[in-house]
Amino acid sequence: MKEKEILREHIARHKMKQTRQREIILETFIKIGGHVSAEELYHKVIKRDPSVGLATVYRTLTLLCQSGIAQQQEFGEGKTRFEVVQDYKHHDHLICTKCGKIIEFENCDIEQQQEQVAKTHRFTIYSHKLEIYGLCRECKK
Amino acid sequence: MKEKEILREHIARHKMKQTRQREIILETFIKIGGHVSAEELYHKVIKRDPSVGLATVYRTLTLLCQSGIAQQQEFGEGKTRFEVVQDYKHHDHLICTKCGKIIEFENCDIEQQQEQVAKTHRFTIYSHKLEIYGLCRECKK
DNA sequence: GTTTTTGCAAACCATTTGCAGTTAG
DNA sequence: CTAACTGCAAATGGTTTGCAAAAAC
Repeated sequence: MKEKEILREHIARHKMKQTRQREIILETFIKIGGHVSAEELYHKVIKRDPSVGLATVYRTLTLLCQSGIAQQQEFGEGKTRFEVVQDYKHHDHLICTKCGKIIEFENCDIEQQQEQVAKTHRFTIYSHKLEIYGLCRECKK
Repeated sequence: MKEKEILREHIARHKMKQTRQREIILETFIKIGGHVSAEELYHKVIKRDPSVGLATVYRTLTLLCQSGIAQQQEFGEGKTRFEVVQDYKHHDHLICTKCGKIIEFENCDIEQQQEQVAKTHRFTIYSHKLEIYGLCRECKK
């Protein structure tokens, strides 16, 4: 798992310490894959190790974002969700406002257009977030 | 101001009441134009009428969203911002992660591509949000 | 051994809510 | 009049923080 390596490196570079909790949280986070809130991740984590605290999950999530493994997302629910960053292929989201389903998609043309926009504004893109809200196939009926 | 008319209609349709506070808050909100947090709007409002409460600002902002005049935005600061909806031309945002500047832009090609994506997923679009993060021209130097 | 990390509980801060008084229709 | 609205203060809920004990190096 390359994420483990990335974290290890980040930890070493910042004279931090490798801990059991961080390892468990990272593994659980990767296994879930996407769109987890801190609370949800916490509940999964304590199934493996009930002694881990919620604060540690928050702190580790922050760490994962700093090291580039995770990324924050806000879908307007009043809480932050976190997602695994997959740098080899970025994806965006179709979000059903009725059932809450989240569909991922990729579209290179959109990314290219973004580059175009950035160029005209002399803006250097680091990342982006595209969310499309509406009704999914089932909820449309 | 067409927003006043929209609100009036929405209020009538839901047997709500036209109040001084709602009028002041709407006017102030429109004047500011974009990317205001509830707290910021509140501070502007109490300059005109110190008796207005923060809770009323929140409640009115909710009302403005329901009537389609305003729209929520979250830029990951831990608080919600609100923006005036301009249905004739939708715009998206370039957000500088260094100085916090927000640049608006429009791009029809991106919108068209989104329609394309939605079609392949049989998804019905109501709205969307595109945020591009990076460095603005000044901060790049 | 020293320094970072942890769990816990308390603190924080944006937002919401209950309520008694006020106001619009 | 009566139902909706308001301001206030208290409650809420996600997230952060201070601290003493525990673990990593």
